[in-house]
Amino acid sequence: MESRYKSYKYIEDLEKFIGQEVTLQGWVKNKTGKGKLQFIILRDGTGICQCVVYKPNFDEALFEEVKSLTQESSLKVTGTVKKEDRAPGGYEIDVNNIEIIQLAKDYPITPKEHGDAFLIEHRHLWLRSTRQHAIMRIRASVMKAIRDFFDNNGFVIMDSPMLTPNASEGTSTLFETKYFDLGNAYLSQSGQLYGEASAMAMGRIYTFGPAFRAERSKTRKHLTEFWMVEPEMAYFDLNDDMDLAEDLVEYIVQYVLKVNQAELKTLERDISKLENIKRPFYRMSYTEAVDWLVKNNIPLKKKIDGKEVEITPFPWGEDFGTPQEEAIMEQFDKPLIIHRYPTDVKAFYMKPDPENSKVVLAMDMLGPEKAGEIIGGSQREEDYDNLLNKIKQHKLPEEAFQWYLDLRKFGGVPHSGFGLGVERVVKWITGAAHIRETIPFPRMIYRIVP
RNA sequence: UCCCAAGUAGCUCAGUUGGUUAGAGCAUCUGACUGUUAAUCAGAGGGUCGGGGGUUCAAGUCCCUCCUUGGGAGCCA
Repeated sequence: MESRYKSYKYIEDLEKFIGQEVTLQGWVKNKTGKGKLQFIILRDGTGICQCVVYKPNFDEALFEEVKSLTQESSLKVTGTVKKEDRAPGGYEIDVNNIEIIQLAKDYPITPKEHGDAFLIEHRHLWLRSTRQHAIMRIRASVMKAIRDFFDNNGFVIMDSPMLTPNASEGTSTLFETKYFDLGNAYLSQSGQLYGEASAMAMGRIYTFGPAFRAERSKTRKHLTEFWMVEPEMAYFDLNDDMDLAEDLVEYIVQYVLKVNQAELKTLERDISKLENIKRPFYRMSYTEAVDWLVKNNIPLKKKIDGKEVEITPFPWGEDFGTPQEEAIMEQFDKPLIIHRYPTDVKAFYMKPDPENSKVVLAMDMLGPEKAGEIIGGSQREEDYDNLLNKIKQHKLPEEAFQWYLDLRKFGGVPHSGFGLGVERVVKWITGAAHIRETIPFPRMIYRIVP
């Protein structure tokens, strides 16, 4: 016998049922009426559909109940599907029966405007609104595109642990928790080190999951919990790594364009800017980027003794901040990869450039339209002694990295990888104003509810 | 952590140099309406002006303090 759920009908499939009677199950998005004629805008998660209730064709007592329906009340609607250009979505239901499941009372989010704080406090309900719904659908597509891209290109998914015994890059702050009798455990801020071990086993791998950072960042592009995909490839050098990063980003954007036209339209996104996201992207070295900053008189802003000072020309060796990155990106309509950063500003595991030991084989991809940094990656140091020296220089606990050093002791090979921030990419593609709109339940410095 | 801004009805906001009983739109409730789609029209209810302290004959309005929220910086994906 076929499962009952397979007979359920959804708004996204209405075109298949023109002229037929269907039962839709959903919620009242909005209701308008004109006396004997009532219009219910029903949403069921797959779309919206106008349902028309005409009093003379309807049970009188039930019609009074329909008139009192409120926003977000849940109901089952039975009626005949017809094509109707006046209806949002293009289809309409001529209703002959309605079963009210629950009458909502005082739904807080109205069709009118609301403030940021109010909406985020009601995130569990805000997700129902058209705009958030569209962003979540695109997020789902981005995640599917990521998985498809790697799965179809010979990569094996190798999950990294969320609970870890130590920092992967000593500097950032970590969330701490108790772990039985073994002392403290930390929530992972990156799966990379485990990714490297996995790559030595499987060749090409990716790890995909949440990452946690206890940074006190309060900006529109930071979350304390965010999703990151981190491929790691044995025998890939920095150029291979950059090529792969470009292929991935191109694939994600083109996939969303293919399957989310309706959502992009809802969001009023300028599609032409996304259609343009095709390889080749742009590349420049850190040193070339500094030359550009110097030529264009972009200063370094730094705080010295609590006072903000501007330093020109921009000194080689300083890391870029948001002002520098945005200035550079203004000239580009596609992502830009900046590579070969000064050794001192980057992580201990990155491999120095054999042609210039002052820089490491690192790369960051910056998105256009103020998307910011969407990818950070590098070729890793594969030499045992060099890596051990770096761990000592950075004053990291040597014991904690024994297993990581083992990877250089037993068949160490050149290898590379990167991390791509899912929410940053979703923010860029959707044009969302704030990263909190790109994840169902955002975790931020001053908010953990709902 | 640092800098800036804001807290007035369920929501979004207005509220003059301090001065009668603090206002509007939306939402809610009541009524009218056969094509609405942020429906419209008529009526009604709804307030510890973020908390505490102070100045004053008088404070939503001025001062101090605390709390909450938003934006930005640094750090990063």
